[in-house]
Amino acid sequence: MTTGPSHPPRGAARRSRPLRVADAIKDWVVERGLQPGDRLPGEAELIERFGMSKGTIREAMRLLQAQGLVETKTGPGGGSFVGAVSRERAGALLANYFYFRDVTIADIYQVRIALEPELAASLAGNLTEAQLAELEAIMQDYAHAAADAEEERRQHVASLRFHARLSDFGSNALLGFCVSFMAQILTDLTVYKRLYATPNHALWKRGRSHQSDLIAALRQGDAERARAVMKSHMEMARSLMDAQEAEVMKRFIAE
Amino acid sequence: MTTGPSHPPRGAARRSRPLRVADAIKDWVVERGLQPGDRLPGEAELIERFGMSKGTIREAMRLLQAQGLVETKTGPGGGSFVGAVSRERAGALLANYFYFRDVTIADIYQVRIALEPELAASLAGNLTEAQLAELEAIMQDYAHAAADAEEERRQHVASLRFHARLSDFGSNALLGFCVSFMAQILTDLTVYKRLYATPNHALWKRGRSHQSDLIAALRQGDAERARAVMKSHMEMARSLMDAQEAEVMKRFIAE
DNA sequence: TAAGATTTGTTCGTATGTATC
DNA sequence: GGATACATACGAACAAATCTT
Repeated sequence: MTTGPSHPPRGAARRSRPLRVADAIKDWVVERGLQPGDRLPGEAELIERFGMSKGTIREAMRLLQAQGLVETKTGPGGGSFVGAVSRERAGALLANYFYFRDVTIADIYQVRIALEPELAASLAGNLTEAQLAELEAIMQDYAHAAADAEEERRQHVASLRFHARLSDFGSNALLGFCVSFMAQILTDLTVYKRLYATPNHALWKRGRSHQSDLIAALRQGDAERARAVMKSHMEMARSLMDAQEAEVMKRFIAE
Repeated sequence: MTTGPSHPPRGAARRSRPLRVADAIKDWVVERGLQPGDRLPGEAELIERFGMSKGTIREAMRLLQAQGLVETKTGPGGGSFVGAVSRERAGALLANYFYFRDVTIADIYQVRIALEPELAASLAGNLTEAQLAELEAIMQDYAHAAADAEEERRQHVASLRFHARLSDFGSNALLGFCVSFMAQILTDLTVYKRLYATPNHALWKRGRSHQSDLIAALRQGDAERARAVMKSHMEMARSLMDAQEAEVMKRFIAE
């Protein structure tokens, strides 16, 4: 909620009424310390309080809705409510920023290699047995080598879910978001762009042994070993991805 | 632009018309490969094409506007245009995600320590003399020790601008965004929450010498030295911040 | 199940503001 | 300054969703 995208009346540009109303509502939420789920005034009241038409108020609400800050429901007991921005929504909004910029697989892995080992280290000794069990359960989704491209893809998505869950378990929301965002991008690439379309037995086997070692280190509370294992895991994945990327490009050009 | 926050007609929930129109426009932009600055159909045409009222179309445009995907101008030659999401806007939208989550100074530095050294290393030998000169110019803003709390704050913001500029110079947009987002959060904290309100001579002196060393390493193309210097810089800053944070908390409680 | 109440969702017609020529 | 082309804003009415009884 901080200061909105262009919150203060900067410079000279006159801001439209919906924009000003949206900012006023944001400020109102911050001042009152409202929490997710808390009610916001209904349309009728806002119309009166701001002295503006229904359409203008509704446009303001759409502005806030797009940012994930409010949710609205119809019917009795309905209305607008303060909304907590979900991780998925935050990731989708951020993905828009990168749409017109070219981000390579190498870029993604440069960040992953810097962050994932740090995350792993900070998690060592801090996971419950239930969380460790959940990670092991995810690994069951790729307990055997993939038979075809379709299964390979499905397994890779599951493997990325392993990392996404890991990012949820930490206490650092900032670090967790960055890590899970990288996993999200790779998942989208896998699903929509058919990345990892070629079954790769080496990736499957070594990746699994890395993840097993990682879980063991996390369970033992060995932070430095967790860091080292994750680092190896990321570096191996990166080198395989570089080859895959070239192949994806070739196919794209060929068609 | 990828797949919107809740793009596909999921499960059973009926999506409102503005939401559906916004998704359709997004898809249209992606399919046609439109670029920032390209025209979108005007209100009148959208009304006709979607068979919906003006109000609904306008609400859809507000949804896209809030995400930074379109910009609208009034007057002749005006209309809606595809917009590139700016870094600032992306950062502000992401900051909303963290508003209801507690992020500590320690969390920020955990990420900075993992990323900034990597950024520094990848920049070594890849900066133009003009870019190096710009960094040196920023350092002029804190060439002398701060006399009071106000100047200390101003200098700290300038120092964060140093890191933000650094993040712009790299070729990895993902890494650059993460680094500059951390700097943005710290800047906001400095300005709004009066972080770093106490002049700290040690921070000033050692910080400056670190940054000088860093520029030298970048100019020489010594990646590993750049990485090491940045790592020291971050670790020093973190230890000072931990002390400051405690103090900020105490003051907050005392009042 | 059905009716009624409440609140958002949507439309249409009209009028105003703004930037370009 | 006036004409033009576009977004912006208003108001009244009606539709749809959903909770309560």
